[in-house]
Amino acid sequence: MKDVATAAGVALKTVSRVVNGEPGVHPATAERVRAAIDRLGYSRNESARVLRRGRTATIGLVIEDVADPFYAGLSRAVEEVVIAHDCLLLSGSSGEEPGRERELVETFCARRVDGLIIVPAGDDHTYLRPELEAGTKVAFADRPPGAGLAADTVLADNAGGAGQAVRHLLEHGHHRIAFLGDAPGIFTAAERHRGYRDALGGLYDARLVAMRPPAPETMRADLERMFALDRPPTALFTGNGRCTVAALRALAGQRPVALVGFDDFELADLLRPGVTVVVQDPAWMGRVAAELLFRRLRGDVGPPEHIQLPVRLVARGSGELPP
Amino acid sequence: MKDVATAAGVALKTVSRVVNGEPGVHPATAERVRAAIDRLGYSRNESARVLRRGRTATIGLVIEDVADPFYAGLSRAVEEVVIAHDCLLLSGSSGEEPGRERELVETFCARRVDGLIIVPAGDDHTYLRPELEAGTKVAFADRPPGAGLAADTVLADNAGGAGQAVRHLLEHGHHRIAFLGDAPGIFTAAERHRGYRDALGGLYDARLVAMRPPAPETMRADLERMFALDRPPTALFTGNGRCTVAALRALAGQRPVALVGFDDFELADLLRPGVTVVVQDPAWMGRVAAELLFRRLRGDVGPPEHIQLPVRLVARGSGELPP
DNA sequence: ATGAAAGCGCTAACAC
DNA sequence: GTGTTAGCGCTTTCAT
Repeated sequence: MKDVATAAGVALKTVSRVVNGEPGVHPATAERVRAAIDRLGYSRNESARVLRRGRTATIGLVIEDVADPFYAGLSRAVEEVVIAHDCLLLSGSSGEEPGRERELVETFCARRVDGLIIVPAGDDHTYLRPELEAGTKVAFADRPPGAGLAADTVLADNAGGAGQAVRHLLEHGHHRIAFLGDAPGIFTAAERHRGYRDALGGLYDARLVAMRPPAPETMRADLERMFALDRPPTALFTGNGRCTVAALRALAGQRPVALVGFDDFELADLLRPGVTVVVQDPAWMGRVAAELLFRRLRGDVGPPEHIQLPVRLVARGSGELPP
Repeated sequence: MKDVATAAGVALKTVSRVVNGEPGVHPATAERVRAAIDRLGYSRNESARVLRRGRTATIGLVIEDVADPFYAGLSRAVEEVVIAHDCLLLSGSSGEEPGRERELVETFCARRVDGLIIVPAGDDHTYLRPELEAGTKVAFADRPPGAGLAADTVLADNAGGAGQAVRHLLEHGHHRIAFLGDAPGIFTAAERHRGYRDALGGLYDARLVAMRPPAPETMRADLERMFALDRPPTALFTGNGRCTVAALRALAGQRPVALVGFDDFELADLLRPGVTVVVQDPAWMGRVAAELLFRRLRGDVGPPEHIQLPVRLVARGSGELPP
């Protein structure tokens, strides 16, 4: 900036004014400055700017895994909102590890992000307290923060969606409905299990429940165990996209079994039968979380918002198979 | 840092030493400083550090769209390498728009990223010249930079993979093989078309070629046009994952037609017939590009590297259907 | 309409 | 083993 000022024969401050589009510079002077900028290939040093102003115009996003389609969709939506607000997005994947989540958050905070959007892996967020007090805004998506922290949160109607799935299968004549969900420590998995259990009422049977990270072998083992029961399941409810895919793969080649999955996935309609799913909208969730965050950054105070997004069942065939 | 120094009864520089793990601080002093840090909830201001040191420990990644599984996989791999080097990742999606690509790159450069990994949308990268001269390192992935710019580049064997696909179909008795590819302006689409044409030789027929962004309606129209020809295609070669999915959707419910697609996708093995594809590895590409970049950041000079990653055909049924 | 000076929080260079 | 000083490039405040 000093070099530009020298080259244009003006003071540093005038260059600053031009670069920032501040008023009060003579058009001719401004033109001279702009020429010098082009000639020297100058571009403003954002670090210095941030240091001086205190605001970074950067948002941090912590998700589980960008390579998971659900979070990829959420990321893209967040990115769009962030860009629309002339900010930049730092993002990282926690891989479902609380330690990694905290590391990412702390790194982002050290970079003085203005706000954070977190899909938590852990359930203790007291470590965020100092940051919140320092003015960093935080919004949670997909899963709520751990106890003792109040912050804007956007969740899907997990229990309600699970209830819809179960009732749909009940209506199609099933009484033995298995639940194949992710690890019970994951909020969404627990909520969907709750919705499943509540909808089943007296039909609930713990032997028809398996909850752990979906892997081909364990999924196959769980299904074999359940099908070997006296009264085996006639229908399956899978707890998220990865579980659904794992189950479909484990069942491939066998006689089709009634199935409803939580989360839509590409090609669900092209399989035979088409896969009936409870659909949630990751982009919507991302957009809402980001908008919530920017509202706070704009100075909105008031109690934390808790938004629940509706989900809906899309029937494609697999959920309508008879027992 | 000043406050911490006061609280610990030491000089600023000593705090700096402790924070940065520099040697030459008495363990007892260091402990006192750490206690003060915890008590005050201090965390180093990275902007100031960057301003002073000149290095940001940040890498910028420009891709087409995080929500596309191919780029999501690439992103995740890049992220892992970046983290392993104690750096952070800024990322953005260009949405196949050259203007947006340039905007993102310039924003990243204003933030003084140490290096950039770019999946280019445009074909003119002369705008990068000043940045390169300023010392920013750049690596290209999936597509090469525009003419006149020499930089490390990682590409898949697009033409070779297309050749494999076509020869596979020829070996299964097909002589009329259509190509359904993305817009010809996209490097990978053009290369795959070239490989297709070369492998077909005298059998090449321009009426069996359609190249444009895959959309349900246009895909259906293209297929209808081709199937209405005197000598309609008996097999299809689709130019990328999105084209394959669009074609499968357009053909759903009809008699299965022989098909080989470029790019693998989730569930390709669960469709009936399984979808034969030419597989490339997005994570590998991301990892190689990132490693190349960090090698440059470590000071490696020497001529730009051009790496071509192999692809391989995975037969699953659809590519083995007879004419 | 333009400029001079102070200082954001840190690290590098050099004392002691 | 510890402290002092200068200055990274910018914005803010206040003068002119």
